[in-house]
Amino acid sequence: MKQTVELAAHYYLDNFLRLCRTVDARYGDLLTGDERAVLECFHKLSFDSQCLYIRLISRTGPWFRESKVQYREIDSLDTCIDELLANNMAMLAEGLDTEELNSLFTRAELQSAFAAQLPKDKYGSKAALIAAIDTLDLTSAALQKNLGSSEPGRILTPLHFEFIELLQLLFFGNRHQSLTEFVLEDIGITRYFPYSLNREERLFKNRAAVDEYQLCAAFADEHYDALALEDWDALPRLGRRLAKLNVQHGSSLRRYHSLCNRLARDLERMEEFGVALSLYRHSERHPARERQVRILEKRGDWKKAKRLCLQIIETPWCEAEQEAARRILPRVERKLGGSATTRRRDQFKTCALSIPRGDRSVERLAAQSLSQDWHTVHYVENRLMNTLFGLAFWEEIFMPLPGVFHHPYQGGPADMFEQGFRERRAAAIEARVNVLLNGSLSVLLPQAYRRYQSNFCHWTDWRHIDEQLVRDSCQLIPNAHLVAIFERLLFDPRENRSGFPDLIALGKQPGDYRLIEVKGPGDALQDGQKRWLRYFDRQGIPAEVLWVNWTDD
DNA sequence: AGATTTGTGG
DNA sequence: TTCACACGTTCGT
DNA sequence: GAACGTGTGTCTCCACAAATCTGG
Ligand SMILES: [Mn+2]
Ligand SMILES: [Mn+2]
Repeated sequence: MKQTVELAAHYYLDNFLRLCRTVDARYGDLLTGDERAVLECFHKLSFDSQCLYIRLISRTGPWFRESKVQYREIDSLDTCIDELLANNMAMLAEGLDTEELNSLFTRAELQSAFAAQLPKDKYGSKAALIAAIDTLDLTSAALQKNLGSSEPGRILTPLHFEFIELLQLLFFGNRHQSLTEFVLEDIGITRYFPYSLNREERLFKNRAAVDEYQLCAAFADEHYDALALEDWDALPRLGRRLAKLNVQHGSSLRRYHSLCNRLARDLERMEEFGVALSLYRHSERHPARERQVRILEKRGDWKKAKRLCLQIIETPWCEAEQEAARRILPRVERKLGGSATTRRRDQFKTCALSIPRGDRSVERLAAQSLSQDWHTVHYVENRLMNTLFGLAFWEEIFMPLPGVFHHPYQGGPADMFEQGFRERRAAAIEARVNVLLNGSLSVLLPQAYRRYQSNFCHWTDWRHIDEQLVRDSCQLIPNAHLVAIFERLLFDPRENRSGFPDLIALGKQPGDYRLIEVKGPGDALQDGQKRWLRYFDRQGIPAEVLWVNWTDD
């Protein structure tokens, strides 16, 4: 992409200093004495050394070769490294293990460094060469010494990496955003809606909340690493430790519950049902209770399974959960000697289509075939309705309620997908729904499209949904239908943002449209798709399932 | 040698 | 370092 | 039909270079 904005040569340091100022103002009181000392030490460094430190911190290390560290804006690298070392902001390597060798040196360098011990041209890949070096069983000092001729400079790592991570965590409130957000916005790659920040309410109430978040994050990393290494034995142990945690701060509960669910699911596959159950019991996030029922059923614990089913049906966390319980309950009751209950089957409007196989997806082939009967057919899945929803409720989504906007780089409020999103904005949403019902969506939504275009929002997809499609959809879909769809999205934004049909077919007159879910041979409706189809049925929204088979079979 | 993956920086 | 979807297999009714 | 596992495209950017892999 062509560069349109000129950034200062040390833009990254400016960004980091901005982050520091913000965090210090908001959370300065939560930092420990040691952490404040590191910050102070950093600020006392020379300008160029500060630049170097931030450059290193933002690259993938942890180790760096001096010869691979070169920046136009940093004059005397040698002096800067000395300064970092002297101030305990970096340290030199004293020996390297084979894995570190792997990421520091090229295959060719390693080959020639170990030419004396290992035959040349014998290893088909770098991984094989590394494995061979590992079997030499050299000390880490010896390993580093061997590479001395490949690297004339020093090998160093920046220190206090965890503290820098802490600063970013305090700024963003999560681990997946970082300093790159700043530059992406600065050069115009991403744009965020200028909602007003309400910094009265802090995400982390106290230091304990921060520590708890980081503890959960460490567990998540352990889980991830164990899966990557296929270290199955580690999972039950990890599960038992995780179940002992007493997580209580709102800022980490959601992540804790998700982690419990993910790990417990893995433990189920290993038939570690006891640990899995205890993790699910700690989780307040779907599908924790559903999974508990399934484990109880698998164990033949019919009575407990039935009791939990009834509890779910009575007070469900979401529709999917209630549906699962209704599906399982008759099975369990039959085992308990109960009566056979018949469940009514879904009767969706269906349609069949025979077309030849092609080089594109079944959805695109079906769309092409249908375009003979319709003015236009679009393959949109969730994108269209989600975009329309975002446009319709933009101002309500970005309402500056306390504690929902922590920094300027959010695509929606913190509680967007939490229970109570609608309740907390009840009056505003109510008023907006009335405006939409009584106004013309085909005017309002294209207007909104132009006004908010390219601002990042969890709902809108500016790339795939253009203004014309928004206009056409709103002209052909009756207001009442769209508002009915919006109501359901408002009811449970998390659960209902998916499951929309693949295609929308548009005619030429208002009301002349259809939502079409394409199903190829062997495919079946998913639960979320069924829920939307049932709702469309109740609301009189035209939708159908198109079963495709290949003519050449 | 060409294709693919990874790291980097703005 | 996910999420939503399609696709393939197995099992029980 | 129900439940489960797995593969795929896509992640809030894109250009460029270096390193590595691949297959002949
Ligand atoms: Mn689909
Ligand atoms: Mn489909």
